[in-house]
Amino acid sequence: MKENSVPEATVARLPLYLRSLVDMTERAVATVSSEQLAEAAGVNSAKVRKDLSYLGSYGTRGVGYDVEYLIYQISRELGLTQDWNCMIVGVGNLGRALANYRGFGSRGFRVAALVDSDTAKIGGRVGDLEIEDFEDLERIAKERQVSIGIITTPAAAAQGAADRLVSAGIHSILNFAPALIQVPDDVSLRKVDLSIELQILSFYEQRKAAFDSVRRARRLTGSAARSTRP
Amino acid sequence: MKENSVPEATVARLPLYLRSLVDMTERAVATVSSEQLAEAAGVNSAKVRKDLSYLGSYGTRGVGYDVEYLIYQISRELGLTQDWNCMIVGVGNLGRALANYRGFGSRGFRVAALVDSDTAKIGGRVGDLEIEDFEDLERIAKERQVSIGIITTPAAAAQGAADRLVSAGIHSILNFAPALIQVPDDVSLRKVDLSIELQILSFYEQRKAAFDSVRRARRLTGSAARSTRP
DNA sequence: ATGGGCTTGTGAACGCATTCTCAAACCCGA
DNA sequence: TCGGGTTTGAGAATGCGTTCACAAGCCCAT
Repeated sequence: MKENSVPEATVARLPLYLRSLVDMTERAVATVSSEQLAEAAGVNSAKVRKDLSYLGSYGTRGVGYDVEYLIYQISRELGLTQDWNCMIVGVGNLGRALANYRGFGSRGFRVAALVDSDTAKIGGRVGDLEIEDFEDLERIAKERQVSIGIITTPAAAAQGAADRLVSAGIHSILNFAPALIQVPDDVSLRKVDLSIELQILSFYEQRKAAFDSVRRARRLTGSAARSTRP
Repeated sequence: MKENSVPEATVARLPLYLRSLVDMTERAVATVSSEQLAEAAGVNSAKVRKDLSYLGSYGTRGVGYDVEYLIYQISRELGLTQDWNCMIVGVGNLGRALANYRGFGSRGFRVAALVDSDTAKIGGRVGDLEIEDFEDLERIAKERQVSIGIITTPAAAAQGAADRLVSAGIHSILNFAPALIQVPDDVSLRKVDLSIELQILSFYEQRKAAFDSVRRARRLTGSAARSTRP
């Protein structure tokens, strides 16, 4: 029943549930139904129940789920009962912003290293971290037990950064550079791409604009248009 | 055949194709097959053909697609033949990084305004833009014809920011704040959530670690384990 | 002009994820 | 202890997206 293979789509929602549940403990809520959790996380209740059922049977029929216990189970499933060290590769605007991001550590993630290949930047500081040489990436990753690499380089440098992270034994990478990068099968790669998100919004925005202009045209020629369909 | 409704999944991939195609023109490639484009975009060729077929029949059998023409068609479909003005709400580390982001404008997006509710920040500059008062959001949005709102506030302020953007007549929002926000049905909302991405990576990272330790254990107790199954 | 070699476009099959539905299980009050 | 009200957990149905497979169509060499 339990055991292997939580669907990807479910994994992607677990952090949402977790966040909602943490909010609830802060409001001293002890128990939550799938209906309530669904509302808080912005999904529907059947999905919540199915998702949680992949982790096990942690609810109580007629009652709901114990908030604390569910937080623990989801955290465990997501591997958040331990801390993870991250390395940021590429200290531009975005890399700097991420390095300063509070609430990064809130859920067990710690920026343990910043590297860049620009000699003008190496040796500089961001917060209480020093910017180190990209060439020392492997050594640094090993010393600090980095397990997650975050790429915030320009697009052209992204593949090189990924290659070095992989050769340093890292197999979880989050790529912010607007470029497709290739990694071996055993490496998890996720990407966040601002310009793609904007282009998707643009698509729907344009569609709305087109629809609106049709409506405007209809309103103007309303009677004529209607008269063509008696 | 053509007409309405390009599937969401396809819309999300069009920007990828577009990027690959633009790379190709820079390398003076005139024609591309679905196979080549698939390789460049990191998907498979059947998907490319199906996706492109939603836009129309722009390929030539036995030959492939004309790169320039395809760029034009995809750009048109995505609404990138016009410029879009964006407003960044919340000028913290991330907001500042986005405001400075070059290549933002590369594909027709322009940061037209920065607003924040912190009086200490208002009046300050980021690049050649002034930080303005959040309270003036509606007026600014109208004056500058902003159509996309980018929320980079703390989580607690995100819903308020969204509400104001909506009331300013904006119906495309990109949310970077780690919070669920509610918008009316006619508003497109996309979210980018760093901590969720990290938690997803953590899940798979943990799974790998668990698997590795099983392998290690097997190696140690290999013969004994095997002997239990004769 | 014809045939061979490619590549597109698309119907059909498949698979994964979501949603529906309801029996099983729990709590609580009488 | 029993019955009513509530909620989970999971089988079944549905829907969406991906992949397969191949006919249709194009180019080029002969």
